[in-house]
Amino acid sequence: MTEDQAGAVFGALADPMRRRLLTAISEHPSTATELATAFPISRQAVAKHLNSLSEAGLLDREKAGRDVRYHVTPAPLSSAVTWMAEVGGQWDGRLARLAGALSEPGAGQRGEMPR
Amino acid sequence: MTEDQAGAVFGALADPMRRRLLTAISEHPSTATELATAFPISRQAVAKHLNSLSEAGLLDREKAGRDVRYHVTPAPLSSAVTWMAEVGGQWDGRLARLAGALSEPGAGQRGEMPR
DNA sequence: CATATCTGCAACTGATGAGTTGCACATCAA
DNA sequence: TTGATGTGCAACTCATCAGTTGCAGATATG
Repeated sequence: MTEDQAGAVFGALADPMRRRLLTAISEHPSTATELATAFPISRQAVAKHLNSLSEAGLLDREKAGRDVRYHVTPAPLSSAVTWMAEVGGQWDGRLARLAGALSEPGAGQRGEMPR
Repeated sequence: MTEDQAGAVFGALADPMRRRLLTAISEHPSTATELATAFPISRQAVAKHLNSLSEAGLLDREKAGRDVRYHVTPAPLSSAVTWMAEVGGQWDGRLARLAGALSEPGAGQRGEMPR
């Protein structure tokens, strides 16, 4: 079951344009038309990508009037990290520690904003 | 730079069959023909997937006579985890801690620092 | 040497997906 | 109400990729 969610996340993040869109949304929540002006693809192409990211659970829709603003919900990334740690953890000690860190429930008191 | 490697890893892990093959190799290093008998695809299809995984840096070829045995090299997974932590770390405290854990060299008995 | 097995390369098919255009519906503003 | 802007749905093209078959080269075994 974690496998399915991890697969959805990997599939969503496999496309370079989707990664660029996700990065942009992580820096500033945006609508499809806003992103279409910032990227060299049409609004419908952006909408398809946002739909893929939403189906992977990485985006959340916030409807305000006729606008639909998207923001990042990074929780499913944990499933992907867990999968990778299971595959590579027995060889790489750092990945093994990541698996341990993910299983701890603690909320981030360590919130350094990488910006 | 890290972006490219992370993209290659995501692209390689996007395919379910490639994830199954990588899991199998992580449990036991194998050749293409061995994997072709364990999975319902042809040997050439397996070889293509192994080539994709190798180009992402996730597999290493060990030639023994006429056999070519593949084993997992999980180092590039760190790049993917770092990318995800940068995107989602400011909202999810666990991912932020992962980014910190990856930058610490302490537990890596096999891998080296990500450049 | 002769045969069987493993690998690698090339060409082909089918399906999936990214991106487009066009149009209909909904909502804000004048 | 009328016009303008944002969103959603559908159909289409084009490229990429997973998977196949066929064949040639390399290596182990008789």
